[in-house]
Amino acid sequence: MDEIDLKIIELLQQNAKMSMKELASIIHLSPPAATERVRKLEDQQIIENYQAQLNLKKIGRTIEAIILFKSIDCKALAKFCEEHPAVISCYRVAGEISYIAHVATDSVESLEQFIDASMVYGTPSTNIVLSSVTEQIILPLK
Amino acid sequence: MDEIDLKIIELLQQNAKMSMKELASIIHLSPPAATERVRKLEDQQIIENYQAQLNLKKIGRTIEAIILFKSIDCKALAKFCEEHPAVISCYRVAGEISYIAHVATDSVESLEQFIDASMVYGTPSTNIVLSSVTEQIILPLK
DNA sequence: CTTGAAAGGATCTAAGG
DNA sequence: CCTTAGATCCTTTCAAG
Repeated sequence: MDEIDLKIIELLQQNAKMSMKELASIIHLSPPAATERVRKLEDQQIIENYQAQLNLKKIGRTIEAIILFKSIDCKALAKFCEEHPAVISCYRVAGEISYIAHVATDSVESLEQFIDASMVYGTPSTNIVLSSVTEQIILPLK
Repeated sequence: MDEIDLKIIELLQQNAKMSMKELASIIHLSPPAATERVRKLEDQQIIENYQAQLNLKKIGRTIEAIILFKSIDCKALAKFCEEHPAVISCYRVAGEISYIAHVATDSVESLEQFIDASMVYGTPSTNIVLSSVTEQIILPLK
């Protein structure tokens, strides 16, 4: 991975559907050279996937929360979070808190149901998201 | 947004670079019809963007943490998180905690520097990420 | 790595149901 | 809102340097 690869990664994070021709011109390489570099980044799993970024509100997920768990049954909580459709992300962390989950539901009622269901596996502390300072997905490369 | 649009969204979350031909065949429409639907989802900002999903470890971001802030100066903390390259996401939340930030750094030392720098704006409580139960980005559509 | 050409796909456009 | 068919554009591959 050299500087050009870093630049490619940065560009594809901002616009994964950029054409190879355009990408090539930005990094001052020929299209075949750019394509080859992208292919290598994919092969090495440095680029794992390409995804559409959605507007949560516009698909009906109006309530967002970050829930901190002091877990009783770690494995069961992990499984629960993995399978529940409201969970966007869930991390096992070190410290007093065992798990941190980011959830998005279509209503306060659904959130309540999620919390109630999760309480079997741990003690949740729910933080309703008011706004996003930085959206989750673009990773700054500096 | 009908069921076909939901299916399109789900497919593009899993593989944003899927060809319109392939997508069209899965949803049983012709390629122009599929393209038109995707264009509308983009116009409505239901699909906000397309991005490459990166492997944090493989680009040298080996340390991940979720930091909970009890903020002193909210605006300044927000600005700090917005500008700092280690911050993947940052949310303003309701409750005792004011901000929750997800950060990834190349070393424990860099994390320490981030924490020290952030302490001017609030009281951080750092939770080192041990593992991911669910990766942040694919939103289950159920 | 580059250029240029050629083959194969993918996308767009237009006409029509 | 959809389909089909033709035209166009893009990407990829290859050869040669």
